[in-house]
Amino acid sequence: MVSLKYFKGLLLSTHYAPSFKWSEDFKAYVAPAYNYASALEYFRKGEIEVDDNVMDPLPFPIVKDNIKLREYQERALRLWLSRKRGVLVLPTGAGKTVIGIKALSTLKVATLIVVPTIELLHQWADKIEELLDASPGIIGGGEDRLSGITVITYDSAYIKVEQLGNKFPFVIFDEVHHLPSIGYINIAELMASPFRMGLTATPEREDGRHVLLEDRVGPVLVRLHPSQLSGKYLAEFKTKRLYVELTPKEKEKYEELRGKFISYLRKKGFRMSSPRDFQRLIYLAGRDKDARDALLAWHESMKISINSESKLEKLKEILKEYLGHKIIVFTRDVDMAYKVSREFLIPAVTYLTPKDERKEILSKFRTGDYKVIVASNVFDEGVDVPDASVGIVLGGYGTSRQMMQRLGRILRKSEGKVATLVEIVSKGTSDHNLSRRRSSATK
DNA sequence: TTGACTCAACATCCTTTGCTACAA
DNA sequence: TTGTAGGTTTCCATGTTGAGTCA
Repeated sequence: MVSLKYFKGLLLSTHYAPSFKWSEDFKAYVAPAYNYASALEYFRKGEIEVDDNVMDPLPFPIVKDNIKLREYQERALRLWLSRKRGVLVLPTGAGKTVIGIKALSTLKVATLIVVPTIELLHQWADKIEELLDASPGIIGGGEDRLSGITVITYDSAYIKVEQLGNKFPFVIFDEVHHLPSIGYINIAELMASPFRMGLTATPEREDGRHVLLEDRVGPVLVRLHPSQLSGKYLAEFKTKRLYVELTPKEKEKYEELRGKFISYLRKKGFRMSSPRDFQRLIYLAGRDKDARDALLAWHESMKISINSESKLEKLKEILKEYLGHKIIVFTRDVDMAYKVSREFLIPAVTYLTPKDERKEILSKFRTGDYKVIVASNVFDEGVDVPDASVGIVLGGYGTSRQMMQRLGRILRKSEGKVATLVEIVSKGTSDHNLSRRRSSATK
């Protein structure tokens, strides 16, 4: 007979199992708690009886369930239920929350829902109340109420995982691409929960750590692109890329800075073929002045190419062309957002905008008092942005995630709507590279 | 309870040309 | 001769958010 128990994110076993190591301190075989399901499986196969004291689940509340799923949601849920582990990749607006809630009301076990922002904390809580007629626990954003269905931020989960790790047989990671980061991965590893669901529109991370998801949450079970839902469930959309030239003055400065950067690379025989190489340069910049100067030149050249004056000219034309439409203009940095705001008398939202002001701007955009708003990267995730029909990308990262999120902002379906995402790109510059890299999102 | 503040964590950050040493 | 890898640990700058503290 094996005795198996939970202690602060760890499993303690009297017998060996894969991933377990002997610990003198505990006088037991020890492994991170996420090995719980596989350890049980191992003992079962070996026909070894287990005295299982791992889970100490909270009671599941009484809930109503009138949830009707769309056919693709149904299919995704069915697939997930067949193994009760895995990641569902669905575009923004496809109703990931509803699938998660249906899953927990089907399993009827205590569930922890982990989300990245306080805004999502409340969105999930509201949706649970609406669909299940139950009031969930909330941990984070100043609240600390534990219940059989609890929504928690990644930050709070990170802090409390040792206490909560065996209270929830089911854990849902919303925006699961956050999970593999160095700190947050502990949440997945120190929880014993055998049932796990990850939700995201884009699991891939620039640092490549998304490969950890398969082991900690499960494999990608479903992957739907906006184009597969457009027409029926999401608005139809088209994308356009418009090119502009840098002004002669910008071009001169750009070439100069770029030259500085490249001549440093050449001088040092630096090859830039992967993010690791760039990381190396950053590391060097911490101790070598030339490297630092080269990196600063690179930063500045980037800024020039992304925030060219010509883009503002082009923006003026596009705003005229789509006069009367609801438009969101996206920039890469705060400076450009405020520049656009000043020149076109458009309200701007950035991370510097006070909460109340942001709320007011979004509410006026919702009602149509504001037809156009400009935002830096703040709408990339977890913000309930009112629907628009035109998105104009002045600048951004080279990630398909950001592009996908921005596209998602204009895809809410309404009668006869065709959404348009316009990208304005500085030709022959690093801005063009960024645009190419992120473009896979819209195909 | 709120608001202002600080702090910590996370995310992005690449595509130039062709050196040098070593392995196949 | 040809092809390929080469050396590294907390991190140039900026943007964004959540938690915690204190008035």
